[in-house]
Amino acid sequence: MHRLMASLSAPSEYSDTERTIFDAALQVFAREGRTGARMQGIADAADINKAMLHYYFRDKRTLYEDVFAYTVRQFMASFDISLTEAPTFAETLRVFIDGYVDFVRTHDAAMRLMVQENLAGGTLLGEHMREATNTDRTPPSILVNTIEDAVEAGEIRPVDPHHTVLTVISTCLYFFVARPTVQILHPPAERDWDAFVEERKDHLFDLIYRGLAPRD
Amino acid sequence: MHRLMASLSAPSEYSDTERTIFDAALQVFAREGRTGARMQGIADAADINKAMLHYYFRDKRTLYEDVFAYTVRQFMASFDISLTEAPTFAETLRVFIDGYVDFVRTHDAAMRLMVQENLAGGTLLGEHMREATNTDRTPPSILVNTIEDAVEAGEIRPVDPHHTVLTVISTCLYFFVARPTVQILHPPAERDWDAFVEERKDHLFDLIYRGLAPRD
DNA sequence: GGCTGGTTCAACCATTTGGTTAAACCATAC
DNA sequence: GTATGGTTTAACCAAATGGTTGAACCAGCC
Repeated sequence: MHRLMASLSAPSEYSDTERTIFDAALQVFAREGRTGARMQGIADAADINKAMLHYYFRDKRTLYEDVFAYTVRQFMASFDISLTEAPTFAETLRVFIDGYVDFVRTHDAAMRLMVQENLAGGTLLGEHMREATNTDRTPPSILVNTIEDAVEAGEIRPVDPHHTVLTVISTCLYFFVARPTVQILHPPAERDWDAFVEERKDHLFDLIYRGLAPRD
Repeated sequence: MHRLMASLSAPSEYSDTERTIFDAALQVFAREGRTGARMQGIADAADINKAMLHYYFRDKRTLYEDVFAYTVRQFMASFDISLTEAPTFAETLRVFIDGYVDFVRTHDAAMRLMVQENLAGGTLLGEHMREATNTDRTPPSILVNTIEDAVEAGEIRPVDPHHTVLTVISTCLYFFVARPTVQILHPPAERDWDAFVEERKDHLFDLIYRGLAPRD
């Protein structure tokens, strides 16, 4: 179904050393931020000499942009990956929520990078988004289409598909962003985060699907 | 209704100079991040000498913590402020969504600080959250109670109030976090953001209220 | 063996950055 | 007027940080 399971992190055309550096950089950038990250810290995380970073990736900016560009590609692909056409819209939605939540859970560092870049104003986002997007039609739009189709088929009431997609993404994503706050305010999420995530999938599907149901 | 309209930024016990510094620091920290922000940049934004920063706020860490502590207090208070008991749960929800979205819109810098601190691991969050919280019962819990009451009164179906509150917060907040992405992927939001925000209030209320409605 | 090319390393450099200091400024009180 | 105490400034400092360099290392190849 999901092809050969793309690497969780570094692009495949990299050598071992490059891959090690790339993975370390992703983690450090995600944790410390674009400016907070130190080249020495990345070198330590990759267990190599600091000069090696500059040998394989010209400078900090280049390293960051390579990491970020790959992250954007991963994120765009996540929509494709999570969306499987199922017989009913209900099933399609359920599978998407499960898939997308799992994607975010297993790509924590990538998610943090994306959010950070958004908070920073999104200048880099624009460039790399277009690059990762204009090959085929932009990934989120296939989700929009799915909802449009469901509306036309009468499976759900008429709703703005863009807002609906944004709502689904928000609810699947934000609780990972605010995980520390959630865990402070809701002890069960602190005691067993994975169980909380599973609960959340159920809750989200119930709420959103009923919210979209036709009639009233 | 909302008391005397608390200042949008600096605490009231500050002198003019302190207030100027505080406001500048909030903006710069929110834009550049905790580590990305430069003391010189804050001084420039406040149009004062760099040494003044250290005169009024001991060092960068102190300045940041003062700004952040105030931000946490503001955010906790935002729940109280946005929540007005109305005759029906539908009205209460509508008013809360409107109020909370408006709060986030008008407190952009504060929102960014909160999200950044969450992404950074939330160590500081824990301390300041407790401080801003343990005086009276924690603000989000009054929202949880509101939902519990509505369930008991049969106004909405039985749902987990914690997940429901988290869902409301997510949908009201996340589109501000991801604003650059949203604007790239959805041109109308780029052309007229304020109109998009208003649309979103309607969409969110419709979706969530129907999602919570009893029966099926 | 010795040449060649990519790779690895320790030491080094220039700049940036957070933070200090000592003197100057300026209002108010005496 | 001048002494006092908070305020403001320019110059300065030490540490941290991104980035460089020249030599050493180490395959494979003639």
